[in-house]
Amino acid sequence: MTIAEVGKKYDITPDTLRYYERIGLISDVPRTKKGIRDYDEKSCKRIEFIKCMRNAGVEIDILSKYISLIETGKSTVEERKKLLEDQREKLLAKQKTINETLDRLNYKIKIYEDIASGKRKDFTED
Amino acid sequence: MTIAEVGKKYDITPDTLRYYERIGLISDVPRTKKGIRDYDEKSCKRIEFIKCMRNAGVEIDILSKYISLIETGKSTVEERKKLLEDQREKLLAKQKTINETLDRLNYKIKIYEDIASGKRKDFTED
DNA sequence: TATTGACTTGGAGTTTACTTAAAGTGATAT
DNA sequence: ATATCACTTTAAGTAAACTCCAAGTCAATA
Repeated sequence: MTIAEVGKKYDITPDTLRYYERIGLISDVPRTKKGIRDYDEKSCKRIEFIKCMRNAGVEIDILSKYISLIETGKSTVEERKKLLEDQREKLLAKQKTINETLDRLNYKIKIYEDIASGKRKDFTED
Repeated sequence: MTIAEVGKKYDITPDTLRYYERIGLISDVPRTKKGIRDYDEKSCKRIEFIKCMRNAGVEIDILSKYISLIETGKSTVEERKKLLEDQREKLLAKQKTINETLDRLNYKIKIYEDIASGKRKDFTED
């Protein structure tokens, strides 16, 4: 698969894919004899994983660290587990924050609806 | 309340509070005769709201827009409601993404646990 | 044969959201 | 009195994560 095809598949620009490779987030991408990237299944799976984590806001530095642990081998399994658990904690906290903010937005939207429907005339912001 | 006190209360540095004021996110902060900020209840509530939204990842540009709508007056109620609804959509999408990522993390962590407990010997990443 | 299009590289530029620095004022503590 | 502290301003600097640009290679098509 060419860089353009992979980019389309995962909705990542070729520039970003090259950037990820440059900083070591994706390594060992196969090349044709002409030197053109020819992504294989392993690379695609890696990209898909990175895309998923990045979408949720996991930082590039963390992902780089995780990838390097994988590449170091079996001895890092414990450390990898710890890293993922830390990220899970962060995401759970983020989830909580978002839920609180959603409650607040719902409350405010309701007030605006009441105003629109004439159910409420007086209001002060906040 | 001084800038330092407000900063401590909401866990925002005075520098950031001044920055928010500079870009119009917080306006009409009262001052003492000496020209020193003396935050009142209204300012504090505004700051608390901004802090909540920023924590959830709502962009400064959006918040600026919202604040300016409030300051324009009653005629913008409909537009304000629309703006908050848009942000709610974004947060709901973000929540969904985070949930998917959490599922994935849980799956991977479980595999690492199985390896640690000897339940699983063979494994390939991804 | 010439040009079009997809790729290559290295490096510079952009955006968002702060964060820090420099230079100065004024009130309080030693 | 002098120094320390909290504040003031404008402006420059930083970090993260891209994003774009310039210059070049190569294969295919008009």
